[in-house]
Amino acid sequence: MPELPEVETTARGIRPSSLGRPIDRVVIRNASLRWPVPLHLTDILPGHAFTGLSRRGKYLLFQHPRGTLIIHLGMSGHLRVIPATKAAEKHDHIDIVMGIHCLRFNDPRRFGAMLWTESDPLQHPLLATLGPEPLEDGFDADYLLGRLRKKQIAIKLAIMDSHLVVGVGNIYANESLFLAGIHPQKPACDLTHPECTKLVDAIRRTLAAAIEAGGSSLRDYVQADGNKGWFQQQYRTYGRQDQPCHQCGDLIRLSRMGGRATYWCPHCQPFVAN
DNA sequence: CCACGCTCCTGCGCGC
DNA sequence: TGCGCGCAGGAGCGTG
Repeated sequence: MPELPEVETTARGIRPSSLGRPIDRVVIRNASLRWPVPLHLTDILPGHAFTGLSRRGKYLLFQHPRGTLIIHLGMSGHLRVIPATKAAEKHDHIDIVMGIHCLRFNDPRRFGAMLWTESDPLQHPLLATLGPEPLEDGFDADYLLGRLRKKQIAIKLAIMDSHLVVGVGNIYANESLFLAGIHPQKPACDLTHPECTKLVDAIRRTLAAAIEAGGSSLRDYVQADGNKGWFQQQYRTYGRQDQPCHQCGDLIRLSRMGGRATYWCPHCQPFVAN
């Protein structure tokens, strides 16, 4: 599902084709996403082109002379630039038509969102309280240690909180903790500075590798250009319960934390108190 | 402030 | 072959 690497991959994939092309019309077939899609987008967007496309966490920000279109792909959303003549298919909820091109939003599960703001998008209530970007300078061992110090919750749940750091969904939380050699159930406040260093490094390497690979793939996820991601073939723990760990041969274990599937290697990620 | 569980939704894989 | 169930999952939101 779209985690940060998928969103970044989408942004890179559609940036060249979605910017600088005057918008002719907006078609909203189904406004019922996570929040209602503002219907007046059909009046506001036409007549101008998107001028920029950036990403904050898993939110895509399309700059427009009149404001900013904020899009979240949820867990099954796709954004693609396709020929405007292509017939709409199931779950094609919104089209933004730009000449012979069309930016099309498809989202079977409708966990996604499309919002509009005419203020600074980074001050939007959904974005203002987000944690630092994992691949930027604000995310380091000192920051992590400071934020974890008072947290009693398990480290896996802590790093999946977008207010602590953005972009670490279930898959990458599992993978990062494996790389860092930290048990997912370890209380967040028990992590040492060296462990925080390892974890920051692991999160960075995991996300960077996934972006490099063009985004992961789970079932129906397809890249902006229609190719499937292949990072999933490199998973070390995710979906590998009862299969041997690539590092030590012990069997990968599966449990549930906060309702999410949690995978770990009992040998490489021992549950040790400090 | 903190921790936790519920909720939105559809498609798929599985067991019977 | 079909049916029903459980699961997948981001993240806001309500509750204690």
